Amino acid sequence: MIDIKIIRENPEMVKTNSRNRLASVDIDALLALDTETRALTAAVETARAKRNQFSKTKPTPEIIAEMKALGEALKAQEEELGIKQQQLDEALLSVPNLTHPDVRVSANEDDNPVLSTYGEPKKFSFVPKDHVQLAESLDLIDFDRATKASGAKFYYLKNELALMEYALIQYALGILITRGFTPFTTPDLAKRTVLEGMGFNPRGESTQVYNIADSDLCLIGTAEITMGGYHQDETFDEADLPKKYAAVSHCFRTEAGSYSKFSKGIFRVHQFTKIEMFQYVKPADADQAHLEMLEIEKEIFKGLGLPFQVIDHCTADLGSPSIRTYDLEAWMPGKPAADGSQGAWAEVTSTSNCTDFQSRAMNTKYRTASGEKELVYTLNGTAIAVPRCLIAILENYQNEDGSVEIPQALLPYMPKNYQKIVAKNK
RNA sequence: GGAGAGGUGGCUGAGCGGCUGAAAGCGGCAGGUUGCUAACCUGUUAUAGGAGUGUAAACUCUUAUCGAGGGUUCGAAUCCCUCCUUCUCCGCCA
Repeated sequence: MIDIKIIRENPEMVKTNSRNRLASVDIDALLALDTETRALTAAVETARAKRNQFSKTKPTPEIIAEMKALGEALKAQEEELGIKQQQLDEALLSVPNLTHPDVRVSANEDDNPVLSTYGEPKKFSFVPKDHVQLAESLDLIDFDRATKASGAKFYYLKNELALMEYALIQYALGILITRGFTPFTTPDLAKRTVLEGMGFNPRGESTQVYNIADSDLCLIGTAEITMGGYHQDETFDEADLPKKYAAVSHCFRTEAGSYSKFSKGIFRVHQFTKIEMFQYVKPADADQAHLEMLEIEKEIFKGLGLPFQVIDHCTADLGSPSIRTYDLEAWMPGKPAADGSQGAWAEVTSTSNCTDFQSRAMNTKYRTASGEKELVYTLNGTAIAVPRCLIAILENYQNEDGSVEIPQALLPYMPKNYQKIVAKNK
């Protein structure tokens, strides 16, 4: 969450700088609620001070009677304060982070500047298939039976694709550990309070989050949640930072109302495996750490031989906790473009600088050399989101005869008889 | 899942209705002693919120926090309830 002091001191700045989604947050109402809450707090504290004062002495019967009356009045005020405080907290949670000064201001969420490109969209001497066609002819994904067992937007990976999930994990973790990241596997469920603190909204009709009935748990949409909850209520020594984590988890997303030809196959699914980078850093190091993670993402995709471009999210496309987000968009030869042609850039990674937005709610701090406690900054970035990576590989590495090569970088992690994807004799 | 015992400051650990935001020790920090280190001595050492003074560093007042949330009471770390969690033993299981 954002620091309420920023809103108190610069309400106009927050209103104008906090992106278009702020239209749904009434800053003036929030500030009014804040003022009321503080006034009520003063009243409650005065009453408590009086009570504490008398509690230190041997009470006479008159004082006991007086304190009893005071206590009853106080109880009513405390209840009102509790309600107001909760309303204020909820309002505060819905205020997005500020914006990095270098981010393009735009109301159009497709208006993301392209920062750089690697490789060229691949040219084929034949009409390339999309990943769904390839998976079907090569017996790599079973959608129909997944629908029977689990429902729409689920899938079974089979054969080479099932193995490639683990090859991708091995490949990416190998790169990450040489960059000083500690490998993790994390819980796939987390407490609702952690999701909220990390800036995810687990409630409401538009939520992306699966809630577990009769419990305070949710299925995580990303290991960012579990890695952000990992150091809850902890204080690092300055010398211990940065903390660099590489977390493998399953990710679950409801993807409510996102059916379309642009999300066919395994592009947008309810469950997938992902390796997420997560860093706790000193504020001064955040921009550098952010670029470092972008570089790692580029290294991973270069190593896979996949063409990609880097985009810089404009204000309209930024997520709530992030002040700046870079995406890698890989070239997917089978994906329909907006203009109806075939082949498109599509998001495969995303890295965000969340400043102290998450650490404030998680209460994760560090002690400076001079002994002060300050909030750490948190950053996250996708190393590998398995399904989208598989799409890019299948579609870019396909041959005219319908077979698919496996990227050189993954071959060491693939068993002997699985070094190329060919049609099976079913 | 069953039985029992716990959860107190950076750590160990006392307290078991008011003088306890919390003894004592360790650790940390500052100073003294010392040629240096060690040892010793003195002082200091939780966090968050609110109000106020000040240009500011800072200071003053105040509230909350002894796993979490409720309750009893004029008053709760201390009594009661619920939950979470840790340990030991039993059962079950990948």
